[in-house]
Order: sequence, then structure tokens, then C-alpha cells
Amino acid sequence: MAREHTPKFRRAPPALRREALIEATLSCLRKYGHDGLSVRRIGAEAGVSPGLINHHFPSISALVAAAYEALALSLIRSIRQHAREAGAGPRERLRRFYEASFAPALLDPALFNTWLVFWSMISHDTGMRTVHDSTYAAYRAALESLLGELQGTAGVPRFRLRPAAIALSALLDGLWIEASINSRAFEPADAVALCEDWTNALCAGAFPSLLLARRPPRRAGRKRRPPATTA
Amino acid sequence: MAREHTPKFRRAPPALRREALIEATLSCLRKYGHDGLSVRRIGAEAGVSPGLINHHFPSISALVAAAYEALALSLIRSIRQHAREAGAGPRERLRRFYEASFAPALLDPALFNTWLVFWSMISHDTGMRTVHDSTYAAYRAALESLLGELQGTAGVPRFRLRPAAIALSALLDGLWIEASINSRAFEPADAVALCEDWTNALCAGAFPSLLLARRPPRRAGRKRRPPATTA
DNA sequence: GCTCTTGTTGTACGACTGTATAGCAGCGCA
DNA sequence: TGCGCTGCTATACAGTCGTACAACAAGAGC
Repeated sequence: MAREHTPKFRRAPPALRREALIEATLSCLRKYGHDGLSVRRIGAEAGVSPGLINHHFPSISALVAAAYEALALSLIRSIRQHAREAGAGPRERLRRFYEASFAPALLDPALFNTWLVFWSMISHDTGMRTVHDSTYAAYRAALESLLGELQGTAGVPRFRLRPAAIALSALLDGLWIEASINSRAFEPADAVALCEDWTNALCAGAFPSLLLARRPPRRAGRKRRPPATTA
Repeated sequence: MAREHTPKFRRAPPALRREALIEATLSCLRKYGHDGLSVRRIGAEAGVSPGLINHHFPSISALVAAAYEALALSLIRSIRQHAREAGAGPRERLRRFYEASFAPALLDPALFNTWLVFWSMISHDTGMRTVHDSTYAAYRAALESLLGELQGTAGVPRFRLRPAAIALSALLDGLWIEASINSRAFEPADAVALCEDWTNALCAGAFPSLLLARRPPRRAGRKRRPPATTA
């Protein structure tokens, strides 16, 4: 009888183990939503004892914050890369950005539920707030970059970049949420078409509140907003 | 020494007690978010023993569904009533609808967290799904009604009502979420201005994917979308 | 004033939570 | 081959959770 000593567990370098735990956390969130966030469930998903989580992360909320950052950055990178493919013009890149945003993988209800858990922790957990601020800034920066390139195109009026990016981000988020909650509300292509319409309207100068006034009429006490003077 | 018999508790008709429990549930959700959903916390908030909840509701998720419906209907009614005030024209009513949607009471982060809890339960709980479907239908119907009146105005092209309402709903939701998560992103007035811009663009026919073609060119293999045939 | 209905309480139950800690054991290194 | 570092397991702990159930008592009707 040989010494068939099957090891009870296998050691892993901390970096790899942390990554595996993050992956298991995301998997649990997808499967069980908010109820997936328990050391025992995540440990089981990773094939590891529950106590190991507190060995690699100071607390479970730190693990969730790490998972939030990993998923957010991964999605942003994926969408941005899809948009940058094929050296087309700025307008084309935006369209590809929209298409990537409403790809089947992004419209997964499980992903939506995961995101809801992250969002619900932002106001209570400072770590989650930090991750949200940085990843959202990165997302908005990606939009600002694309919109900025668009501004160089002939015939496109100057507009305020950051508010435009925020508005576009809101439109994308809103459509994504509606499609995720009620998948039969509309098709992904409809969402892309709506974003396209919005972009065309922006290029046509149809959004006065986003337009950049060339010479801001410095008059105080305006009721609405100084009307854009740009041609 | 008189018989000062202070009763340990006071009875209430079931309807009133249910309403009080629903109110307590909303209060707990606002205060503690997802962690507020416990029979003990809600019972304490209502000044009542935890067991009473299971006496008036078959389970705690039924109570949450009732709270979801109560809050959603209340908000819809409030916004719609604010829009209908003062018999102005359709365009003015829409503006008032936007202003009501971004009033300080609606931009409360606590309200946002409450809503996140509701949303996160939709995919798992059938009762929540039912409430969501009906209340969202009511909300969209309110938008369709306002947009429908707008269509009667001179110079406004015919557009597909339901998709337009869905798109507007997405825009409103997206802006509301961004403002709720990151209150410093933009002012309520900015959100209203963006909605106003969107509406003006719609009236100007700047959203082709929403426009209603009068005589659909029945040609197959269209790239974008077969134009709606409805009159 | 008494009875009866039933709204309400209090407790018990099993399952679950996150964290702390003591000790086991994989595996590189001498 | 065996020592030693440390990743890892296992257990204990004090909570919390939702639900069930028996007993209590408020308050209306007689």
C-alpha cells in the first residue's frame, strides 16, 4: 500500500488566491444576489474554507469592494476596447460603444443584480464609495474622450464636454436598467438606436443646455440659463 | 390608589395596522437600507411586537411588496398631480412633470437606497415582480398620456408613443440615479434642462427611431428598423 | 359586569451571519 | 531528509434572522 497522500488543500500565492476569491464573490453575487455575500458561500464557491477570506481580506466588505473594482474596470475596458477596434471615425466609435453597452453579456439580469448590490453599499461603506467614485470617473472619462473626438468633426457645434458625458451616461444607464429589469420592454437594437438619435441630435445642436456659449453673456439673475450663442 | 390600569397595547383594525406596518417598513428601509428589512426592526419602528408582522402578513416579503406598491403609487400620484396642476398646455405639464421628478424629496439618497432594495428583490420574488410590472405600467402610462397630448400640438410630428415613453422613462431614471448616487454631479435644474432639451428635440423630429412613418416604404432588408405601420 | 372574539405578546426554535483564534499541514529550503 | 514559514482549516463565539405557537388581554357586545 503506497503512500497515496492526497493533500487536503493546495497553497497558493496571496495574489492568486485573492483573485480567485474575487472571482468567487462575483459568481456568488450573480447566483444569489445579496444573499450570496457570505463568507461561507463565497468560500464554498472558491473551494476554500470560510476563514480564509478573513485571512486575505480585513473584512468581507473589503472583498466586495475589490470585486466591485475588478468587475467595473473589466467592463469599462471591454466596452472601450470594442469601441476602439477598427480605426473608424469618432462617430463610428461611439456607435460601437453603444453596441457594446447593450451586448447580450451586458444585459444579463444576473449582472444587473450584482450591480444593485454594489450600488446599495455605496452610501454605507466608504470603501465602496471610493471604488465607485474612481470607476465612475474612468467611465465618464471614456465617454468624454469619445465625445471630445466628436467635437473635432466638421459641422458639430462646441458643447460642454463633462455635462454631455454625464447626460449620455445617464441615458445609457437608464436604458440598461430598463432592459435589465424588463427584458421584453425593448430590443438592444432599440436602445442603440435611441443613443444614436441622441448623439445625432447633439451634433445637430438640438440640446441648447449642453451647448458651449462662445461669449457667455455675463448677466446675473437669469431665469433659466444663458442661451447658447454658438452658431 | 385608583385603578390606573395602563393597557399594555392597543388594538387596531387590521387595515390600519397593516398601513402602519407598511409605513414602518418604509421608514426602516430609509434608515438602514437592506438591513432594515427585519421583523424585529420593523416591529420596533412601529412600536409593536415582531410577531405581529406574521399575523398580518403571510411573510415578510409580502409586507415588502405591499410597501413597494404603496411607495410607488404614492410617488406616481404625487408627480402626476404636480404636473396636472394649473391648466396649462401639454408642454408646460411635461416641464412640471420633470420638475417634480427632480424635487429635493425625490433626490433623497435614502429614497434611492429604498428603491435599490425593491429592485434587487424583483428577480427573486414573484410578488415583487408583480408589483413592479403594475406600477411601472402605471408610470409609463402617465408618460404616454402626457406625450400623447403633446402630439396634438401644432408642428409636432407623429411619433411612436410607447417607445417614446420608454425612452423618456429611461432618461428620467438615469438622471435620477446619477443625481442620487453622486449628488454633486449636477443640479436638479440641469436634469430638468436635459429633459426639456430631449422633449424639444422630440418635437423637432430629431429622433428618427421614434418617428412614425406616415407611408411606410415596404421594402425588406432595411438596415435599421422597419418603420412602424400603425396609424 | 361578564363573556367571547381576536389582536397582540413573548418565547422557543433551527439556521444563519462575520470575526477571532488555535492548531494543522503544504511545500520551499537547507 | 527534516526544519520552518505561513497559507489554511476548523472551531468557538455572540449575534441576528424568520417563523411558529401558546398564552395573554383589550375591548366590543350582551
